[in-house]
Amino acid sequence: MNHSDLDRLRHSCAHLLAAAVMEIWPDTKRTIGPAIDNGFYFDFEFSRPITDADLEKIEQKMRQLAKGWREFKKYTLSAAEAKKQCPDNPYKHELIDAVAKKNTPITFYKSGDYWDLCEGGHVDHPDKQLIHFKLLSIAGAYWRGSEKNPMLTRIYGTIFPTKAELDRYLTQLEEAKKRDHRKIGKDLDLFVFSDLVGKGLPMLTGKGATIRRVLERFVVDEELKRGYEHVVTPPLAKVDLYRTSGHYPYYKETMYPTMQIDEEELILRPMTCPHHFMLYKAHPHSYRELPVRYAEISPQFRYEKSGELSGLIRVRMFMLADAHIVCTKDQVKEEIVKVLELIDFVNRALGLKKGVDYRYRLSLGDRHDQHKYYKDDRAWDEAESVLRRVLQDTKADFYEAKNEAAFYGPKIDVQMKNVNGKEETAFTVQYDFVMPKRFQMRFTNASGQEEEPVVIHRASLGCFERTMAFLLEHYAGALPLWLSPIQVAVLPISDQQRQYATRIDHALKLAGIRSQLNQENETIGKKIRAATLQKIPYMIIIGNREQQETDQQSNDPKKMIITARTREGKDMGKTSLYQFINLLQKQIEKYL
RNA sequence: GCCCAAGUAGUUUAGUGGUAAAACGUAUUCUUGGUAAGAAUAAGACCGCGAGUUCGAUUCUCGCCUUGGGCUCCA
Repeated sequence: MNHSDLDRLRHSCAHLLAAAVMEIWPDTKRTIGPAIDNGFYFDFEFSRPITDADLEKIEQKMRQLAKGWREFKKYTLSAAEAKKQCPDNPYKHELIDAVAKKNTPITFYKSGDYWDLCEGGHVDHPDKQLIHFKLLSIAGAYWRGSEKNPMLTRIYGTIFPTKAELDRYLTQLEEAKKRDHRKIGKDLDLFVFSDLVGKGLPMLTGKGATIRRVLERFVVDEELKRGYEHVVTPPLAKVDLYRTSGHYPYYKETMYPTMQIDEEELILRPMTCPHHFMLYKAHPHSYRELPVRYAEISPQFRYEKSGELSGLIRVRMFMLADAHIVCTKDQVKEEIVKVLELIDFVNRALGLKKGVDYRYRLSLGDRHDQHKYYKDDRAWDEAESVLRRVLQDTKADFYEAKNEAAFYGPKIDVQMKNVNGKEETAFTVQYDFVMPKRFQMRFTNASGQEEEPVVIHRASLGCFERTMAFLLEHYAGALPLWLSPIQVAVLPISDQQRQYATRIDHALKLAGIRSQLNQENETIGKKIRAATLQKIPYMIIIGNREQQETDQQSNDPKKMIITARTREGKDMGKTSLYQFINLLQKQIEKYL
């Protein structure tokens, strides 16, 4: 079955859904019901609220009605006739007007007793094909997607040609729930929220903070190798800074309110750029110094609407691996290539595959939208073509998205999908031709003239919270060794091995391995299970056998015998602690 | 912010107009000890917060807060 067949099936099922709803609640106003990825939905205005419990009732009615649906019968009406069909439905009237305007025929489709305004795209034998469906959820949705319009009730559902495919999809949904980073974060005790602290403000536990620290060290070291200068600037500033940058009018809504202190008006920063520009402006610059690459692990504050917050993916304060590259126009292309190389390098280290786990999006502006974007058509054209050329020259797979740019220029976004299939921007590279002008940034060129540089905004590892969320879902919590908050669990079989186990734990820590000694009075089986559930990559088991083969006076890891196994259940057998540490260190070094 | 739903020990859940139950987890002890051993005991919940109805509310009603699924948004 090809794609459009599946879409026909889904859309047909949306008709069936609407028919059932109209049958049960005849005074409902129906609107539209398209096919979407993985299913379909239909938007209604109900006269009274419906709940999840009603879904089953609707499903039953659907099954009953489907039996009588032999076909979708098409007929055409004039606009006036069409409106007469649905006198009390302003939504349909709006649609009819829209179709009439285009001078296309106003078509209806009827099956059973149910008819609807529709462009078409249905299955031939609804009674035989509309079988393997399921209604999934109820949601609110604005009419035509605008928050100024009334809120409708949307019912989501899905349908497949066979029961096996439907079951597989439903199982998939269940599996995705298990990989949800919010569940993993709780199970592995990585982060928590507190009502008293506030929503959208996660707190990392020791283990969660370890993951962030490892990521942070990794990215800082890598950036230093690649010619970045790591700086530190304050997480708040005078509002004037954002008035100068032009951010303030554009992003006022998502910034926290200002604080009046003495004669100053301060505000928490939603981005780092202006601070870095101030660093740049502290001294005059020669073309010989460029590019200047300011990087910072930077805390930022954004007032996200409460309904948008979600685990670690959307938060109100986050740490960004941020940087701003100031360079000449001639250097832009090369610098962007280097940034993309860095991003690919980072992703490879994280175990993410290009094209599978992430993809590039070229986010463009809209020349007509002067409210959202800085007006300078030539500069936009130039910037967009530079970014496009870089992507083409590096043979990157990418797609273009209109109206997704920053107000100061176009960007390349690195898009990642979370377990629920929702795509979010993880990293971003932005071309900025506005800020240098706003801040009157300059450098002295080869002929002694003052010239305006270009700025590239970029995030290499993105914001740590979000990247952690992606990684937790990607690995279902079983992070690679170098990122695991606890790398080795030391498990003595009984109290008799406690002393020896403690020595091993110390030796591991001295070697820079994050180990944890389990001293519970439990059986070895239970300790192994606990460590496995905590997704600890390696376990060291210490019993009499290991202890007896070891010289208890010596602290030389070469002479300490252990038995190890992996969280996957692979028995690594007996070995010296020295060999074991070596093995782990080699595995870790591959990334660093 | 808007629509819908949910909030009960650390976790997952049960339950009722008369202030709560289980499992897992935790602590102590005993018998154990090589890949989820068994037993005993104990601690742990103003049933999200506030108000109303009621003789009495965790349970009903309202408001708020938080969380989840969507919409909108996403520098």
